[in-house]
Amino acid sequence: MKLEILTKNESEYIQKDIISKIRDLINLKNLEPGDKLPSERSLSEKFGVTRSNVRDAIQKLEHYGLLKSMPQSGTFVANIGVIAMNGMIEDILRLEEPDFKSLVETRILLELKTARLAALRRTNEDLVQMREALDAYTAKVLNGENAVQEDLLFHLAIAKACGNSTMNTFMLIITPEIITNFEKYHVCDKNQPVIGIKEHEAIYEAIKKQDTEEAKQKMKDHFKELYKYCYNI
Amino acid sequence: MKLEILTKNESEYIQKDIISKIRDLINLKNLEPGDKLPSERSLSEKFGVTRSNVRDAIQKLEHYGLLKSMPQSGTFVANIGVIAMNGMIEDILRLEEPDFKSLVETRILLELKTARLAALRRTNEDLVQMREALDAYTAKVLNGENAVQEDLLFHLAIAKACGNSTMNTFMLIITPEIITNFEKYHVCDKNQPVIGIKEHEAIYEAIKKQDTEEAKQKMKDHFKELYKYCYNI
DNA sequence: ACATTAAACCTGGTTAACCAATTATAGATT
DNA sequence: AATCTATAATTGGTTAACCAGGTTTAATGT
Repeated sequence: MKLEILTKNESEYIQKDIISKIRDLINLKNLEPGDKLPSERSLSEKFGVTRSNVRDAIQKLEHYGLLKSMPQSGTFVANIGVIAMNGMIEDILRLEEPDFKSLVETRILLELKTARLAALRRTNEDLVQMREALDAYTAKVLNGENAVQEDLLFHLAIAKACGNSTMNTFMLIITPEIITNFEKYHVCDKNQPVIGIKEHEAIYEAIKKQDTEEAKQKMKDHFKELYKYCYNI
Repeated sequence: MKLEILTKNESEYIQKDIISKIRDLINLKNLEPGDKLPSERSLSEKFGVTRSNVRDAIQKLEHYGLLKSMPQSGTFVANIGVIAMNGMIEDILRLEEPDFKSLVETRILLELKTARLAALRRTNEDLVQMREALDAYTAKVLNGENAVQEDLLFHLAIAKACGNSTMNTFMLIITPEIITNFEKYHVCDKNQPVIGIKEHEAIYEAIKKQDTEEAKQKMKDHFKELYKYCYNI
């Protein structure tokens, strides 16, 4: 058990080490945007690690938009300058695992916005999907069952309707961690879901009649308990 | 050139196909949280694709927190239920590439919040780093050079100071795309940077004296032009 | 000299064999 | 019959050889 965690940390450490070495190399060779990095093979040899490790590190930097791999050609420095490259890699290396408070804080920020934007931009098709999610949630709650999943799916339906793919992606990223932490910390109260139905309906109605401020306000009301929980912990 | 894009799209299509097949399998076998998925080998055989493809698809679902791979043991369904699993995979499959407007809209949302939180929580060390980024930016602007990178690094310094690792991560994710799009669309005006110095200084001062509302307002002022640009396009 | 072309060499990606740890199985021991 | 143990099978991860397409190089023809 602990060995597995250890090896995971170790592999993470190796990756960060490689990333910092890539940064050093970019600085040393004064590589500019569009320049080619040495091949994966030579990097793995130079750093004394496997090519897989190098590939994983490159993939991570690619995910943050700093490098770009081209098949049969090479890996290239993205179209951002050396200074931004250095600063961002520094930040990436220092990034810590998100804590629950950060997650909730970010979720509230995103959801107040997506509710507002959804009221502004929702299509009829969006409304149908929100209605379906809401009905599924209501049915489970009235049946006395745990409805955390249906709850979140209603919120994801709003995110989809907000017409902003970046916010939609971010909501998808934080949702699973929210769910697992909810069940871990037993955030969901036993009798709160019944209140939740009314609050969800209020949000839905506001979005339906395209009242942006009311949508935001109803979402705020919905998060009142969560907000308190988040800042009391 | 176009071939490369084609193959990328094709590989993306294959991955989405595998992901939907994994979803179908979870539904068919009624797999619950914690249950084990079939091995990568049997999946690749069953789907008629390579094991690498299966691994990539699993890795993507792992990134969204839906699966969890354990070395020498298996891949397990995450601690979220079947309903959420289905809804989220559906969303992930339909996710579209972020457009520039989404990016800017999300950036403004995040930055108004990080400015406010940074004013609330910044340490002295945070202040030092923001000061350094700001000085680097000012020096370049006064020298007549392009200072987009230094600009963004100042904003990232604020994100770091806001004490929310999730928002910090999200800022890091969108920053490179912002930079490349800025240079692509030539958003940065020739004479605007000089105004930018004053605006940056105002934000810094507000954060320094821990005036949350002023920090938010100064950031809002700073984004006025960008905001107009975003909604006129 | 220069342009053209073909061949040798690199490239990232893919594949299949391999590894170590885990899990299932069957046998021995009590 | 129950329990422990050792062995065989299975797992995700790793490695090294391979592939197809790009890139460089140098030879060739004009």
